[in-house]
Parts: sequence; structure tokens; C-alpha cells
Amino acid sequence: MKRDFQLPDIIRSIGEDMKTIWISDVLNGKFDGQNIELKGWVKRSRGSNKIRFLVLRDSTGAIQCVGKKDTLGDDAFEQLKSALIESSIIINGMVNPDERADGGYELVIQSVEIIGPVNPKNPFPITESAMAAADGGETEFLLDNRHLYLRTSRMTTMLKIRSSVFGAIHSYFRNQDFIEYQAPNFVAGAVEGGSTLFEVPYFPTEKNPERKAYLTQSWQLYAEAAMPALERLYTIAPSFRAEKSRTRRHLTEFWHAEMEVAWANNQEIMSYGEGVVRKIATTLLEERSAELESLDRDLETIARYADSKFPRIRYDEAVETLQGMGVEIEWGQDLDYSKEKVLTQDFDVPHFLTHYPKIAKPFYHRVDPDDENYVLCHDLLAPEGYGEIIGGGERTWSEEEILARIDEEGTPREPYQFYIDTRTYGGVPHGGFGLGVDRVCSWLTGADHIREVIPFPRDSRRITP
RNA sequence: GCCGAUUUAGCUUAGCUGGUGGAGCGUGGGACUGUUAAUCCCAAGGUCAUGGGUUCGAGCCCCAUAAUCGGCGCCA
Repeated sequence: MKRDFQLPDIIRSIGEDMKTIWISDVLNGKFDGQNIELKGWVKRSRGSNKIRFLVLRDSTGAIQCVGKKDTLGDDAFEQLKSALIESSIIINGMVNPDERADGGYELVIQSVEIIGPVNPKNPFPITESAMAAADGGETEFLLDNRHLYLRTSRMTTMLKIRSSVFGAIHSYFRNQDFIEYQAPNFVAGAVEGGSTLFEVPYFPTEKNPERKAYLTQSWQLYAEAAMPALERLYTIAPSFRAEKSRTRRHLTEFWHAEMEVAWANNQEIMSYGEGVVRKIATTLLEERSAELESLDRDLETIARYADSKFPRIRYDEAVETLQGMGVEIEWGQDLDYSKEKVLTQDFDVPHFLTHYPKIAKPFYHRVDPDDENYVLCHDLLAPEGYGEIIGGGERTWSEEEILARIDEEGTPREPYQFYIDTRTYGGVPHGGFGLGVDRVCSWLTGADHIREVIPFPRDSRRITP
């Protein structure tokens, strides 16, 4: 069927003002010797009373622009001088390859128009000293001014890498015919056994004046409800945890890539986990090598993550290894970060840890039919001290077993009735995992803190800006 | 919830034994014909987080409060 489609007038008219030339294209030599118009923001400005160097940046890069008083005239030269850092301006000029300019190109200015001036009484607050003090990390000041810090090259780089990570996850699952599926963010109960939920007042009723909703901690339970319909499903969505964690690995609002597959076992789920992580690393090498290098990230290291198989070791072996290293740990304990850190110290690629003791994991993890002391689960631990990035496994799938596990834990059945129904009507073996997208970004960029890879981080003490 | 620390100009900081708070960046003015975080000269800019206390005298010592940062548990 042929379809005619025409842009509405209003959209077409916007096109006349739209920006058409990007600085990265100028730096790639596409406009040598041409007169062009650049739109952007002032990154830096310096000069004498006869010549002015202004570094213009846009979303793609930065280029030095040169203006001379004798060619521009006094008024235009003064205007050029008055464009303070982060003023938005439009510059017309000629592209001139010049070795003296950083990047090898400069724009010889013919005219300048200041679009959004910056008042000298209130200059852009993020100075070189503020950036130097952060030393690639973050300071309280930069966190307070996050909305402005986003414009700096470091944050811009992080956000571009982040975009590629999200894109890689979507294409990995979609290329294998997974269906993207959305679960509610307001929920009635917890996913994790009794763990920390954000409460939200939710339209009190006469019967229930204290009625509350909670922000979801995971997409999983609602995904399991759709598993018999879609069989292979995934999402990338925010999850919320009201833990007062103050670590470089925790946020109260984080982006959670989750998947669920019918008729799959723990080993198969792990293959998907390995697949998506390697796909992310591959995509970053293809799309963001320059950005990774600007963060001093070694591309060989990322290539190793992209090209290697991820070893799978059982919880028992990990405990023995740790005990052999003199770490105090008893069988049955979950592996906390201090243990993970010791364990992953010598890893040069991510490792799966499987078969945790049943007592360390919640009811939805399926008990190993070969040994009922264990569950069929896995965590993926990233090297370089970044720790857990994936948690997943097989689900308890028969009605009989799920009821037994819920009762055994002392968890009330009522909030999970819809979840139990999934088993009552044609339950099948299935499983899935959750991947901490921000943690993966943090690990692959080599960030010192998970906050560095998300535009507006939320933790137990900060919700602004 | 627990442990540790910080708070001096818009930003980054120095500040001795308790004796009238200095600098760099940024901003303003001036100089300079090509700079690379330009450079040089000058100026403005401070309730030393808040509230008490000790003292002849507190940025500094003591107590409390607040905000923030780092780490642990929990997890992705």
C-alpha cells in the first residue's frame, strides 16, 4: 500500500532555522576553504586587543575560531570579546586548515551573533579549577551544578557512551526476536523478600485510608506473567531501591535491563548474559573508541571483554578459593562486596558465580533438583573491582514448589497471587536476569563512581538538581 | 542502620604555638599581532557552615546542630 506523507507546515518552517553543519564534520575536512555558519557555545576565549581566539563547541566537537580587529572592525571585535564562556553564538567564517590550531582546523571569523549572552556579573560557574579539583571524578560543587556540568567534555563523553550501551542492549535482544515489554512502575508489593521499597501515597479509600503504592524494584514478576504470552521478552527501565547505600556502585534510581525466557535453563540464561555484555563491549569499540580513549580507557582491555568467554564457577569453589586465600567466610553466607573484590582481583574477564546456597536467596530462585541445598542462579562479577553487574537464574516454576518456597520463607501469599497464577495455568521452566546498566557503564568507562555515568544521579542524600 | 572525614571569596585552596585572613582561576579595567587552561600589571570580591562555650583575644581549642563527602551492610 502506497502511503503519502507530508510534513505539516509548522514542521517544514522550522527547517529553515535548523542547524546544518556540525563541528566534527568541519574537523573531518568536509568544508575546507568554504564559508560556513557554525552554531554553538563558547568553550574558551583568549587573545589580545588585535586578535581573538574563541573555541566554539557543539555536541560533536570543538574548533578554534579566529577574529582579527582590523578585518572585523571595532564593534564586531568588541562583541566577540564580550562572548563569555558558555554564551551561545552563531559564527560565520571560512574554514582554514592550520597546524597552529588544536585539532588542525580553525574558522576565520567574518561575523558573530550572540544568541544567548552570559552576564559578566554571573559568569558560568564551572571553572578550570573546579574541573581540576574533581580530577576526572566529581565534587560536591559539580554535583550541585550537575545541570551545567553536563556540558563539559567529560560528561558529554559519558552520555554518548551511555547511549551506545542502551542501543547495544536493545539491538542484542531485538536481533534475537525478543519482545520489548513494559511493566508498571507503581506496584503493590516487594520483589525482594522484605527489602527496602519507596512508598508513595496512592489515592486513599474509605476502606483503606492508608493506601500506598510502591516504586518497583524490578520488572521481573510482571515479566513472568507475560512469559507464557511472549516467551522471549526484555526491557530497559528504571528500578528503585530505598537502600541507604553510600557506595560507588549504588543509586536509589538505576536503569535495569531485564530479560525473561520461557523453556530456558540456568546455563542458557547465562549465555544470554554473556552475549549481551560482550555485545555492549563490541558496540563501544565500534561506536565510541575515541570517547573511551579520551577517558584513558585501554581499548585492548575492552576488546578482551568483547572477545572472551566468561568462566562459570560454582559458589562452593569460590568459597574454597576465598578460604584458601585466608578470607573468613562460612558456607551459606552470601558473598558481599568485600569478598567479591578479593575474588575478582585476579580476574581479567567477567566470571559467573552459580549455585548459591538456597538459604542465601529469595523464593523465586529454583531449587537445584540434583541437590536441594542449592538454587539454580547466577551472578556475573565484573573485573577491576567493579563487582556484580548481573543477577539471575531459573525461576521456581511449578505451583507446588512456589507455594512451598513462599510458605517456607514466611512470605504472605496474597500479594503474589498473580505470580502464583502464572504457575497454576500452564507453568513452564523459565528464567531470566537483571543487568545494572549504570554499573556496566561505570565498569566499561573505568569511572570512579556510578554517579559519573548518569546525568542526574539519585542517592539516599541527593535528589537535586 | 553503622564507621570515618570535610565545611575559609562564585570556584580551587594556604593559613605557623590562639595575637588584625594570603594566593590561583573566574569577573572588571589596562598592556600585548597567532594564542593553546595565553601571558603581564591593577582592582573589586570574606559574618572563616550555624549556634553556644573557653580565653584579655578564636579561622585555629571544646560542645551541639546542619549540609556534604568517603566507606560498610543490602543489592544491579
